[in-house]
Order: sequence, then C-alpha cells, then structure tokens
Amino acid sequence: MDKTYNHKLYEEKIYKKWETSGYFNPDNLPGERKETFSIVLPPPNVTGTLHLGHAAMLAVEDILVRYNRMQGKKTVWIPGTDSAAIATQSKVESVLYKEEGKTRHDIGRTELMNRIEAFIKDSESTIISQVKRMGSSLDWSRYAYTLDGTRYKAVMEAFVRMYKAGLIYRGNRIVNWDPQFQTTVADDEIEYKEQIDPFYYFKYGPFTIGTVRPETKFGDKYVVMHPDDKRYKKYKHGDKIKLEWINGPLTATIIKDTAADPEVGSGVMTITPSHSFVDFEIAKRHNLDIEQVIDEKGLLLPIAGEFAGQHIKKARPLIVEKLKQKGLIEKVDEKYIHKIAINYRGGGTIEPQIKLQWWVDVNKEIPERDNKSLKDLMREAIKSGATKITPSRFEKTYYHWIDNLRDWCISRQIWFGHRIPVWYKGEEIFVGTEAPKEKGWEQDPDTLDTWFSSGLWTFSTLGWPEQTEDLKNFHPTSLLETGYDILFFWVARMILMSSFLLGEVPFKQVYLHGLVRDNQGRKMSKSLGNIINPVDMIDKYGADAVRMSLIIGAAPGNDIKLSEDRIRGYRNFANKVWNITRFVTESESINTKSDKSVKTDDEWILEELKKTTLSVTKNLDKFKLNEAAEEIYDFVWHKFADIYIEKTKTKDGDNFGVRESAVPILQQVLEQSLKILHPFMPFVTEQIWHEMENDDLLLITAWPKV
RNA sequence: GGUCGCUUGGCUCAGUUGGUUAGAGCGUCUCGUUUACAUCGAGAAGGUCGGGGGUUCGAAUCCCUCAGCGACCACCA
Repeated sequence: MDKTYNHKLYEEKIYKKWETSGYFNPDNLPGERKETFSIVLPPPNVTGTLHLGHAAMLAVEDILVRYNRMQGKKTVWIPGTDSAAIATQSKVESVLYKEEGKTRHDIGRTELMNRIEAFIKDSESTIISQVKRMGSSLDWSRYAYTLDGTRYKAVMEAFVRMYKAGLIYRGNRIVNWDPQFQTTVADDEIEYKEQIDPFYYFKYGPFTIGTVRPETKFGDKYVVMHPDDKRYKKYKHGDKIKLEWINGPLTATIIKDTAADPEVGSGVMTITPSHSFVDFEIAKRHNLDIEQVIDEKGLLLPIAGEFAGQHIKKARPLIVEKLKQKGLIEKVDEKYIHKIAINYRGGGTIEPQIKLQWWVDVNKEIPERDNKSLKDLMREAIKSGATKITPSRFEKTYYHWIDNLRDWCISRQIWFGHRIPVWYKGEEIFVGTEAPKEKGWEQDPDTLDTWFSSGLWTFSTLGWPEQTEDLKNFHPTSLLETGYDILFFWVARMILMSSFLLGEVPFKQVYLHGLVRDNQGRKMSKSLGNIINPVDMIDKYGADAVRMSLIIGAAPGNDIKLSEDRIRGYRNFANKVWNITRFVTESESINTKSDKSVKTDDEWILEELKKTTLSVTKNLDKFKLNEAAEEIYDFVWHKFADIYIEKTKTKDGDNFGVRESAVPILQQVLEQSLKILHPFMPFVTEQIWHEMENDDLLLITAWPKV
C-alpha cells in the first residue's frame, strides 16, 4: 500500500468492478431478500452537466441505497434523464439561429426533431459518466429517458385515461404566455422580478385610473368600483357614460365588483380581461366582452388604431405622448416599484393571453376515487401519513400550495416533447393512444408540459401501464429525494398522478435537501464566478471527499454552504482511514508480547464501536445522514486512531511494536468501521477491503448487527 | 399583505421527546521531524446559545414579546 491514498488510481476501476458485478441490479443480489427498497432518481437534464445540486442529491440517495442494500433488502435505484423540453429546444434553436441564421419554422418540425436528437445523443453520455463518477450505485440496466418508448406509452395512456375520466379538458382560458419562446408557461414556472417603471394616472371620464401599462388600455370599456364605495354611490351597476379616450370617444359601462379595493388609488379601475388574470375573472363573473389587444408576438392589434402593428415596448411612450397631448394625464409617478413576471427558464416577460389550451381539472369529483378531486387526493396522501415529508415543516407549505392551486395548463406550443394524443377532423375530436386509421385527421400540434410526464416518473420507470414485476415489487417507492425548490413542480404532481392512475402514493417518504451555496451563503452563479464544479473537485480530492462535504453539516431542508476547504478536510479523512489500515496490517508482523493492564482499552474501543454502530444505524433509519456521518468520522479518527491505536503501540529500546493481544481487536474494529463507513465513502473503503484480501465486495457485505 | 424558517466561540454549522462542566470542522496560538498518516500528533485560547420576559427543581431546547436576516406564496389596478 502506498503511503497516501490516491483516489485517482482507484475510483474508475472500482466503479467498473461494481458495475460488472451486477449487484446494482436487485435481481442479481445474493441471498433471500424479502423486503424491498427502491428509489427513482430525479432525472437530470439529458443535455446538462453535473452541478453541486446533483452531487448532493446523488450523495444522499447513494448512501441510503448502499445502506439498505447492506441491510439485506432487495434494493434498486433507477437512473434516468429528462428531455427538459423547453430548455433543450431553445438551446438547439439558438445554435441554429447563431450558426445558420434560421428559425425552427424555416427548417420544419421533422428537421428540428432530428437536430435535437443528434444534440441529445452527443451530450447524453456526459451527464451519465459524471453521475457515475460520484460513485452512484444505480441500476443502469433499468435506465429510462423521459421520451423513450416505454415512457411514451405511459404518457399517452395517462392522458387518455384522464381525458376519459373528465379530468382533462380543452378550454379558452387566460394563460401565461411567453412571447419570446412562443409558448404557454405554468404558474409555478414564473419568476417575479422587481422593476422600476413610471406609473401613470389617467383621466377616464369623471374618474382617475392608474396603470403601468398604458398600451393595454385601448379596449378598456368597463369601469370597476367597489359596491360599498361611498364616493361612487351615484353610479349604478350597468350605467353607461360617454368619455374621451386614447383614440376618440368611448362609451364605458359601470361595474360594481368587490375586486376593486377602495383603499387603492381612486378606488376605481378599468379592466383588460384579455391580458390580466384578475380582470379576466371579473369579466367572467359579469359576462363582459373580452377583446384581445396584444397579439402573441407582442404587437398591438387593430383595436389600437393608429398604433396597430407596433410592438408594445415601442408603442408605450408614443401612447403616453398622445394622452398627454389630449390632456388626459393627471400625474405620473416616475419611480413606481413593481414586479414583472418572467419565464424562469430564461425566456421573456410573461404576457397573459387568452388561449385555447388543454387543462387538468383539479377540482372535479372523481367517481372511481370516492368522489374526491385531485386536490383532495393530493391532500390525503400526506394527511393519511401514506407519504411523509422530511423535514415536516414543508407539509404546511404543501397544503398551502394545494389550496391555491388552479387548473393546470398542460399544453405547450413547442415541438420537442410528448405530442398531445388528440386528433381533429372538422368539428370531430378523437382522443386515443394511437392515431385514428382513417384519413383526414390532424393531430394537435402542441406538446405536453414536461411535468405531465415527470409526474408519472415513479411508475413509468417501472414499466407502467404494463403490470410488470418491477411495478409490483417496487411501487410505491421507498423514498423520493430532491431539492425543496421543486416540491411543487414535481413532488406534488407525482402524488397527483399516482393517486389517480394507480390509486396509491408514489413514495412513502419525501426527503428534501437544501440548496448548495457558496461559503458566504450566496447562490452559485456564473456572474458571481463562485461556481464550484463537482467534477473538478472529484478530480482534485476524490468522490468520497466530495460526498462527505455535501453530507456533513447539511441537515435536511437546510441550505448547504460549501467551500473547497471542507472538501479538502474529508480528503484528509480518506487518507486517515487508509493509513489506519496500513497500521493494522503491519501490526500483524511487528507485534510484541508485552501485555500489560490493557484489557480496559480493548473493552472501551469495542464498546465505542458498538455505540457508534447502533447510533449510525438509528440515524440512517431516520434519514439523519449528517449526524450519522459525523459520528463515524469522530469515531474513526478521534477514538479509534487517536486514542486506541496510540495505546496499542509499544516501545522496547529502539524497537517499536504493537501489543499482541490488540491485533485481533484492531482487525475487528477496522473491519466494522469500513462497513459502516462504506455508504458514505464507498471508494476508499472498497479499495481497502480489497487490499485486505477479501474476495467479496464490501458493496454487498451485511450491515453489522446491532 | 400572508406563511415559514434562521440568529450558538473569528468563520461554517450540529444539537427532535428540557437534565450533569454546550459540541464539531476550519482558522488562531504553543509544542512535537516517535516508521500508519505532516493530507500528522499533543496541548491551549475562544461562547452570559440575538435582546427582554415567563413556565420549571432545571431551558440553547417549551411559551410570550422585541429586533435583525432570509425564503416561499399572493390579483394591488
């Protein structure tokens, strides 16, 4: 054995050895295994590269998987990658534009698909090999891709079943429209950004109305006020008044609605139902006309008169200028702070639009599920305890989210993804897993929201809708581990899908890890230049060290602050374990007979070993990985090495040695330490296991009985 | 505006049924070049556990209140 542990010499070889052993696949595990343990990996983007968030996720999941495998359970961890529809398509589109100056419409749907497929093929191996470098004991024989054949079947089946149950419908409703990507965006995929803009007060007949967006106001012909607002007592609901507006005279109608807050401004507002969620609701309540003002590209429509055809950004100052000339501006607040909605995937500013889209009805009662709605089912999964969330405080957040949940818009106007299994022929509509045979049917051009297919992930990866052995054995899965930032996006939707389609929860336990930040608590970003690349760190310090640094000090749900110093510290620990082994191995040949009163030392270390093992086991069962890892670290370094080993050393003149009676104890403690350390630091422990001339793999040895 | 969380030695953090002198890593200081390891060892300094009040025989841990920070959610035109 070398004097220091050099991870570069071993990690790749060890991973290969594990892979060829076949033990990542539960079907090959030795012995009779009755209990099962299953985790489905949250699929990273197929075109992405490994970041620290992935690394943290892989570390946590691999620890639990290795632990349960050693506990004698039939254990599977299923890998996969995600097509990341919008992100991938826009990446390919931007390359297309940069290199060839073309848009997707220039090359057509089929050609774009080909380009995307090629791009994915190129980059898929990158993320997979990076996942492997973390030591992830994933069963690659069960690898799934969100757009592969099996998953396609599942998505089609799910859509059709939900449609037949009346849970999916098509309707005209207001959506979040991204003019840049030309697609709808889900409520949760929106980010709000603070911005300073002028706030205008306009004269609207006898009233004063305020807005930051004059360009939407052309069609405003309803004035809304609170029914109890005394200032406007003389106006009755439905009254008509004539007034002068941007492009000439207009007849406005008075609407009394509680949505108007008397405390805000003048207490009066006009509405633009076509481009505002609130206004849309008001318009629907009172059955008002709804007129589109801005088109999908952000251009003004003919209703804008002389401004028609102009882009809203350019038109705004011109409109303000015109209003000024007409004497309709009362005042302007130049520094009004408000929030604008943007597509968090990096797209443009959201413009609400009314569109004919496909929706999932979250409130409809489902006869085959005891007349419960999807919302009810989602609540029940947690309330009944069928699924538990760690840390538990997120359960409250989860309920709150469900309470505010609106119908889910699942159609997207992009080409890359699962195409909606609906065909039209004139007024006729056909919904099925396969295209109708006769001619003349045209398929809906839209694709499904990526979270629709992700929602099926726990069972689509197990072969559903086929009733496979895997599905029977491994569903509901034991645990879902992910960052708390996608609790809503994903976790909630998996519960929704599984509850309806399978009548059971997708997982028994949710473990939410925190976000990885830099050592000052800042998010890692390119612009700050504080990104730590996990692959670089693995090169430098080894995967074991990276894993430990992401576990210790990271309580569930709390953000992790990481620095290179910490990673280095755990590299040192790996080396410590290595050298303990060298000492123990050497002790066999240099032991001396000088036995003194040392029985208490032996008893003490064995007692400590037992205590540590027990506590580590308990903490792993309770998902307290951070505490478990710290205990082992402390035991191995400060109890075993610093205290016990030092005490076994003997000195006779110039001859150094080891107390003979301690040799078997050293062996025993080392061996058991390696076992309980293995889930955390799999590479160095496996290599040592091999150096100690064991034939089997540490990977599948039995967890010490406690 | 609503909800949730955080505040423990210089820095980063543990501490879930309230119980003896409050822990770790990094950093700092002193000493040590003994063949397991300098990616090391021995030792040390450093905390009224954000402020105040309360419950209790006893609180970092439970309750109230104040302050600072952060996150998420929300339709302020």
